[in-house]
Formats: sequence, structure tokens, C-alpha cells
Amino acid sequence: MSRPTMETVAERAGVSRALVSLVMNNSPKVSDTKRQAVLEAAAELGYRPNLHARSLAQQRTKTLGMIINDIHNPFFAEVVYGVEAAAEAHGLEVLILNGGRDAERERRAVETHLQFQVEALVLVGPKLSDEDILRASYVVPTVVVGAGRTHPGVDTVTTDDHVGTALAIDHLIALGHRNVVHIDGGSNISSRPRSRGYEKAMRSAGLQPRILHGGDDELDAAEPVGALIESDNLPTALFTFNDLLAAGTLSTLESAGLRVPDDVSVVGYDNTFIAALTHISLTTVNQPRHQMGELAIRTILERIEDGRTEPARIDLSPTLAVRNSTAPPREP
Amino acid sequence: MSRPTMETVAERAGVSRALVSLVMNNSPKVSDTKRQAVLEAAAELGYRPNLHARSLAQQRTKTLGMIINDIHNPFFAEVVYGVEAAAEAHGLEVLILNGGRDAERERRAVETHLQFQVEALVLVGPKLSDEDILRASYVVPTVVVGAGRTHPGVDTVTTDDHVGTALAIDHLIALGHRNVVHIDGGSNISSRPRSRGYEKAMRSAGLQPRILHGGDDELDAAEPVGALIESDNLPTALFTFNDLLAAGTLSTLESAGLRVPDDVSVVGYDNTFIAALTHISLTTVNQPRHQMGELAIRTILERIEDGRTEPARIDLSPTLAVRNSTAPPREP
DNA sequence: CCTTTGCGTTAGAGCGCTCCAATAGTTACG
DNA sequence: CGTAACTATTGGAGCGCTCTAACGCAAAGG
Repeated sequence: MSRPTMETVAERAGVSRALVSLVMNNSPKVSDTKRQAVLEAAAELGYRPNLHARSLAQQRTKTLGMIINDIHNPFFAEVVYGVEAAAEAHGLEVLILNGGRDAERERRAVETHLQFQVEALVLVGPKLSDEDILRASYVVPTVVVGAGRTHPGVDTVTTDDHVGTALAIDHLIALGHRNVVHIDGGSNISSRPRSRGYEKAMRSAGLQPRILHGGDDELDAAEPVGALIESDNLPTALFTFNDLLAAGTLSTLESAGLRVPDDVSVVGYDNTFIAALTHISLTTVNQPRHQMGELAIRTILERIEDGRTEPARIDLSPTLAVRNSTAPPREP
Repeated sequence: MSRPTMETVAERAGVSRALVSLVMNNSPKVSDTKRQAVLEAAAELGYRPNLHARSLAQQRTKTLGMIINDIHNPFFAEVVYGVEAAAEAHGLEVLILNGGRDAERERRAVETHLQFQVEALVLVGPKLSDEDILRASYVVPTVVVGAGRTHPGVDTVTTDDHVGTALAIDHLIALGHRNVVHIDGGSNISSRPRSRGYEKAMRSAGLQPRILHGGDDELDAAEPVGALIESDNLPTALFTFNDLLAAGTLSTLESAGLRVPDDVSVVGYDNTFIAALTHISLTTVNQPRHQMGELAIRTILERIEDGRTEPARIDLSPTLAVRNSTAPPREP
């Protein structure tokens, strides 16, 4: 019942164990006859090399450990595809562990990856503390992707939240909006940089910023948006922390009888596929997620292969995806 | 620069390598003094056991391989959480590989997992052929989750598509609908059982089924729904293959000036969080995803620990999540 | 006092592989 | 024909761990 080993294959093919190893690694210095014999024997036995044994002998694993904050969140999926594409191109395997939106679980995931002797760690939107991340980076090259925040001492690949928010606000201003309110991300880690960016963009246009407390979930919109509707100062445009919050905003507005974009314009953030649903059709800030994933791998490789030691800080420019939730404000 | 090993720890603690091993495995037969010394030495050195070496020596990995059809799809995420919760409770590690909606990639992922000597394979919504799946199951216990189809010879955990579709159709009929059209899943693997279920449910109510070709993506709705609108026989209700298709249906209907549910009722399938967005608020068929994940692990354990050999076939009952996209048909 | 028992500890083999150095086998060359 | 220069193949050590069997040592028992 136990799986066949090189020994078994070697015996069957009438060669030595070492020769089987050479064949399995496509060594050019094996005669065609023997190669054929080995491959046949391997196929007949259903032989499969044992990666653990190989890793042990080779003293390297050619494996990367990736931890995703939450597989629920579609934002991260595309980063994963970028990481995988780039890793594959370099012959690296990517193992995924789910962080489950929980710092403690993430910490265990890091530990597991390290015990698996991964050659690098890719943390996508980690919940971990800077200290935990730094500690991991002492053991193995570590890159953080997408948290809108710089983690001191480790490589990071992010997009610039200031640029992103500026894109959104400038778009609204260009349409003629003057009264633009921001619903922030509450306790979310990216909330600060985005609301700061909003403030700055408003001020530099000579406009008065106004920020309401929101969150990162669809349900978090009802309260702040409801308050706005009941006030006598309804803005002509709303800029929300992310797409989900924007979706909630749309709902709240419509159920109050307000039309988007006729009465109010709405801009989201992240360009998740929800924004693209034609029924929602949300103008939103897009982050080049696939590219972020690719750059994470490049960063890693620079450490492993080129021996870079000082932390890299890659900050990409977001773009604006304009859809049907924004339009010029209604004439007063 | 190389990581510390048991040898290193043993030396530092002034004990033998074997003793370190015992401590690392929480053996009760180690004196407190030595245990203390070993733990200290390990902590000082930042020692971390090498899982590859352990697996090799132990002849087992305590690791499960999970392959997800597509991390993009929020449907699968919750299954993952179920699997992880149950696996963790049994001291098993779960490694995730992304299938990327591509059979060839999935095949490679299976291969990778097998080389990692996983003790079982959990395939979530696989694209693989029955043959490929069966072949994998000869090597290692394999369970398929969620494909609405039985794979001969291997364990499967599914929900009953016939029950699910019956729930949807009966709900519509109870509301008074008579003219209910189904937009199917095109080439999607679950398309058949769902359209069959629809047919059966319609027939047993004495109604005439009518199926249009759709797909599994939001964009696939435009054509069939557009055709319906232009025909002179617009149904009072639409039942779509999944939530995304339903979202597309909503868009197409609304942009044609039709109101949901006033003019047409719409029912989706899967109860992804998209359906729950209040702006969409879709009545849809819910599958107990978390439970499905848990049952997958239980199935696996029955094989590993209890030695079951005949394939298990677990078929759960879906439920209906009623929201605002369904209502009685307009009086003629 | 010596033997027995049992506990804590350790030596050493072995898990499946890689890789270096050594060997056998072949061809080339003076 | 002998030796050099290759090429194809193999033996064996070693990767970091576990696990069995054996060992030393103390306390208990005769």
C-alpha cells in the first residue's frame, strides 16, 4: 500500500537509485535507453517523487508561502493570480494559507509556512502587527502587498491612496461638484490614508472637507448616509471608503427616493467586480492588483537571487474606473 | 545563516538530539529540568522544526490538499472556512492551491499535492474530468465538494439541485406565477441538474417549462433576457442558473424599463453575498456551504481512521432565501 | 548485598531523496 | 598499443527528523 520510491523504480528498471534521480531531474547525461526504461518503470508503478525528501536533500523548497487576509474578499483574489503567474514563471510553487481576518490565525499561518521552510512569505493585506511581520522577515524574505500602509523594515507593494483619492475627488470636481462628503473606513487599516487623501484633495481645490464615520462593509453605510439625507445639507456627491460601502450607500439613497447619479453621485474604491455589475455600475478607484502580485514576486526574487537587503517600497498609481454612478450635479 | 536544527538545540541544551525530539512532541516522559533547558535553547536559537524532515521520518504529513476551482468566486470561500474549521479540530493542516478555473492547472495542482504527500484531497467545484478525479482517488482519499453532480467512485458532498430548484419554482408558483422561464448555466458543470430540476418542478405543477441558454457570468444574461423582452411572451418570473446571472438579468430588465419585482420576479442560485446586497436583494437558493466543508472533512476521516472504502455520497438540502426580487405577478 | 523494576535518556538506523566522488566503459590520440 | 579524455553510471554520505531498543541509574524488593 505504501507509495513507490526511487528504490522501487530503480529495481524495476534495472538501474541504480542515482540514475532514477538524474532522470527525474531531466539530466542531459543519461542515455536514451536507460531514460526510457526508467520513465516506463515510473509510469507503471505510478511513481511520484516525494517533495519532502527532495526538499530535505536539496536544502531548498522552491516554495513560497502566501497568506491571504480573507479569501472571502474578491479584492485579494486577483493579487493571488498575479503572484501565481509570476511565481510559476520562475518555477516556484505557491502555498496558500487563509488568514481568516484574524491576527492570531495569521500568526499561526506564518509559523506553519516557516516550518514548511518556504523560501519567502507573501502577506496579502495582513492583519499582523508590524512587529510580527518584522520578526518573520528576519527568518525569510517577506513582502507585504496592498495594505495601505508602510511596514517598516520589510518590502511592501502598495498603491498610493493619496493619488487614488485625488483621482476620485478631482473627477467629481471636474464634473462640477462642490459639496463632496467622504464616508470613511472606520477601523479599517486603510481608512486613515484615504480620508487624509480626501481632505488634501478637497483643500487644494479650495473646498471644505467633511468626513462621516463609516466602515468596510455594506451595512455600515445606512447610518451615515441616513443622517445626511435627514440633514438639510445633502451633498451632491459621496466618496466612500470602498465598493461595499458604496453599494450600501446606493441602497440607502435609493430607498429614500433619491436617484444616482441624478440627485447624488457616488464614488467607491477598489474596483471589485461588484462595482462592475451593470446593475450597480459604480465609478471607483482601481488598483492594479494583478501587477501588484507580480511585483511582490519580483521583489522577493531580488532578495533571493540578487541579494538585495534594504527594504523595497513599491507604490503604484491607481486609476479611475468611470461608470454610471457619477454625473454633473443637478442645476440648483 | 542556515536555520538551527535539533542538533544545534541539543548541543546548546546539553542533551541528546532524541531528547529534543521528545520535548518538541510534548512527550510526558521528560524531566522538567531538561524540558526547560531544551525549550530555552530552542527559543534562544529561534529553532523551528523542519516539517519536511518530520514528515519523512514519521511517514505521514498530517496535511490535506485542497483545490479551489476559483478563488475569485465567493461561493467557494465559505466552503473553505468549513473545511478549515473541521480540519483544525483534528490537527490537520490544510494547504490551498488555486485551480484557476482551468482543468489543466487543476491537474497540476493535484500532482503538486500528491508530491507533497497530502493525506487526502478536497476538491471544491473541480473542473477535472471524472477520470482524473478517480485516478487521484486511487492514490489518496479524495472528496469532491459542491459540484452538482456525482462523480462515480469517489466521495462527494453536494446539495441536491433538484430540491433547490423545486424550492425556487414552488415559491414562484405559490406567489401565483404560471409563466416561469429558466436561464440555464450554459457549459457550467452544474447546469444540467439544475435545468432538469426546473423542468421537473414545472411539469409536476402542470406548467410548461421553457429554458433559454445562459451561462455562469453576469454578462451572459443580456442575450437571453433581451430576447425575452423583445418577444411578445415575457414571462412573469425568471429563474437563473446562479446569482451572477441573476444580477445580469436585473440589469437587463431595468435598462429596458421593467421593474423587479413589479413587472418580473427573479430568483437566483447560491446565495452569494451579492444577493444580499440590499441594492440587489435577490431571492435565491442557499447552500449550507460551511457545513459542506465540515462534512467533507468528516468523510475523509471516515476513510483514514475508520477505513471505510465504499464511496460516500452526502447530499444536503438547500434552503430558500427570500428577498425583494420576487412578488406576486401583476394582475393582467 | 544483589537483583528487579521503572524511569529518564541516548545511540543509531532509517525515512526518500540529491549530489559528490569514484568507477566502468568508450573513443581519441600520439 | 598504452594512455588520456570523455561519457554514462553508481556507491555512499548526508539532509533533519522520529522511533525502537538499549542503557544507566535510582529506588524497591528479596
